Amino acid sequence: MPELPEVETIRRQLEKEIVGKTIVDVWWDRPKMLRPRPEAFVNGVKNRRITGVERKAKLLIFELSDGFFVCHLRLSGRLLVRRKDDKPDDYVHVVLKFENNKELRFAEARLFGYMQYVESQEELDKILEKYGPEPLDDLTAGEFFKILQKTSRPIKLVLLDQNRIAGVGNIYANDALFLAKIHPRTPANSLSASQSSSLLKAIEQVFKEGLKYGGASDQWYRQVHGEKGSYQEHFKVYGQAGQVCDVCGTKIKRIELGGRGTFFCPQCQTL
DNA sequence: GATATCGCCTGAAGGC
DNA sequence: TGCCTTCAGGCGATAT
Repeated sequence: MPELPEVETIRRQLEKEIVGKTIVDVWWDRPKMLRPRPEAFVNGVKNRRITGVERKAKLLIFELSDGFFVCHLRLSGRLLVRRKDDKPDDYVHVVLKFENNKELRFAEARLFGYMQYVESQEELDKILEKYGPEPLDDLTAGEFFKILQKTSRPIKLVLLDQNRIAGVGNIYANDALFLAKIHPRTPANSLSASQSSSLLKAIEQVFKEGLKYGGASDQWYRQVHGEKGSYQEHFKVYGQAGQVCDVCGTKIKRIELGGRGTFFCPQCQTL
């Protein structure tokens, strides 16, 4: 699933591929994937030039010669840069067509992802204001500790809460908690300043690793030319239930937390 | 206000 | 082989 490193990998590739291109047509077959409505989306983006591709947390922001559109890949979204005559891709539900037969295909197997036309900077700011700070940005150890002090919810769920900290998803939350030797159920406000600081460093470390390997390709995530990332070959605990911990040799456990698969080493990460 | 739960949605995997 | 059930999960809406 695309988290901050995966979305940033896509953003960097898209920046090279589609900035300066004008959207000459839009094809779609799933109304729910185009917001606010398909007609408004098409009217908003058609004949507009893409002037930049930015990112906030897991949200891609496409700057247009007039207005914006944003794209959330949710669980299984892919953005593929292809030529019109390239072989079809599976699960494609939106295609932005450019001049010179180039196109951006939005493939989404589970239909959770969406593209949304955003008319003004004010409207965009409203969308972005709900996101908390990003760990890779300018979040200091002190600010991070303050955020964690505000709630007694399990730390793993706090990391996944985009309103508090933006960009962390299930994979990197599991691996960062392992590196910081913190049990996923630990109440956030019970962490010491030193543990909180270690956790922030661990998040930065797994994000940097994720970026270095071009993201983690589970079943769905692909880069813009269809290639897989390789961070999945470097998972520390995510998806590793039953495998032995690299540090102590204990078997990695899987529990459910907030309805999501949660992986940890019961020896290295005690409550 | 904070927290917990539900529903969206479909492909893949496993059981029979 | 084919059908059925279970699992995966980000996030907004709704309930507690």
